[in-house]
Amino acid sequence: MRPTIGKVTAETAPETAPQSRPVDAERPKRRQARGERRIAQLLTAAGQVFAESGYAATTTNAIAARAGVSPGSLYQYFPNKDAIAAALAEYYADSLDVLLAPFAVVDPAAVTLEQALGASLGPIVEFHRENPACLALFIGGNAPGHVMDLQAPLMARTHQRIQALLTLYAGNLPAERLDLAAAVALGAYKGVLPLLVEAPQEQVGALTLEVRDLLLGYFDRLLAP
Amino acid sequence: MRPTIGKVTAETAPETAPQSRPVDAERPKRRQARGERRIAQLLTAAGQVFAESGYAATTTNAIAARAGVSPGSLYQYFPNKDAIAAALAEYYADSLDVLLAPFAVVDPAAVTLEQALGASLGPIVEFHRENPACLALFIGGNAPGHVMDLQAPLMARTHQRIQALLTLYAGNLPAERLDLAAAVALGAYKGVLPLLVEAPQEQVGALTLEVRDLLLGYFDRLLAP
DNA sequence: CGAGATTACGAGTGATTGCTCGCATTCGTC
DNA sequence: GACGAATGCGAGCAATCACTCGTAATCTCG
Repeated sequence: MRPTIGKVTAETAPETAPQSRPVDAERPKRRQARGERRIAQLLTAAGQVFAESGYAATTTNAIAARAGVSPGSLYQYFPNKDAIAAALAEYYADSLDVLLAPFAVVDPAAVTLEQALGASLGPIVEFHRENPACLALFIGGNAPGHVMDLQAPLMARTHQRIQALLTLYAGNLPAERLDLAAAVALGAYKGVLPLLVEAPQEQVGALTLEVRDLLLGYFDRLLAP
Repeated sequence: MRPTIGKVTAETAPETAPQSRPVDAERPKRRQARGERRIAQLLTAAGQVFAESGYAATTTNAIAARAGVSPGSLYQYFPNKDAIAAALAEYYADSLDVLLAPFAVVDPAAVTLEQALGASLGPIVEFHRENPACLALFIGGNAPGHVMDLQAPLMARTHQRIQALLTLYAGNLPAERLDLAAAVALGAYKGVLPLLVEAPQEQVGALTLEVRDLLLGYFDRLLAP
């Protein structure tokens, strides 16, 4: 169930004419179905090559070749190399934002931390295994500027959610401590992700449980020192 | 107490003539004291630039400029860009190997896990804060081939040491489980390191304690589920 | 000092690569 | 079928960068 990548810059509704400015900014540029398909091809190809070689080492020609397209065609849909990575990153950030949302809405009276973590971790791991370029762009630093513009807020939101979750279960601790704890938990989680992505399929379940235990063990220690 | 970087390829003792082969391989190439100093200058400069920009984005000219040296001089001491990173990586790998050694020789009867971790973590954190390029080269993937040749064995040894430590304290668990646990602990540790390196000085102590708790909490959970 | 080795320089070279441009083809619409 | 717009192509341009080379300064040692 690999997700179809597309809808890069969300320019639908070309009929609702927004002609207040004369020739000012860029017009929406009508696009045929073929073009949308090409964009999806290019983005999946880019994801593969980025995952294999990292951002810096992948050439735009390699992406075009992987997509079975000429370099010129690539530049019809993306203004430059950064924009390709940024389009991918936007998709990744949006997807992760959805997957990480459950953290914020947990009833500590009805659900234990163990249950909350166990339920959330699986889909996130699955997503990263299906989209290895997400790690390559977000975790393996030195991404282009526009990618960082998406990564930084995502990390900040994730941090906030972890801290909110911790506040629910350990509200008595000072906020400063919870802030530190959320940062440490997020760092550990990011450090373990490559393991989960590269592990053989049959180990993923056991590894996910270990990661859950890693976080739970830390949280336990926070609650009862 | 920033360590002086030098002694790249360990070619001392030029007088003990090893002339069994005629003109065969490369001769040791006598080097003046000035040259050794230049090498150290270049390596520290390289460390700074790598830490700022990552391996791929740093140019050899930038390293030379940072060291106050012409590009030509740089290439008198290093055959290519990879060799600079490799020389740094070798120094880092050797240093870390020493810092991580205590993990292997612990008496579980006399020392608790908490004490063992607490004693080891500090120096390691200090080292990474003094040498941020170590993270940039080893953790931020996509390093050149020769760097990976040094990083992979270092990681393997570290994994073994963690597993050995765990075996001392949790010998009853199956080896397969301990293998997984060591991998998870190592991943978490790597994930948290950037936090420790980038944190302001006054937070380092508290953060180090949190990291210790992270690992301890996980190990506690392994021992008493 | 003088000979040879080492160090230093920095403009230049060759290869790579992000990106463009002119033109051919296909699509949507009448 | 016809017309404009969108799509597609790939050789080639311009800039970057790892690396070289001829030459000059500096060191070592007799």
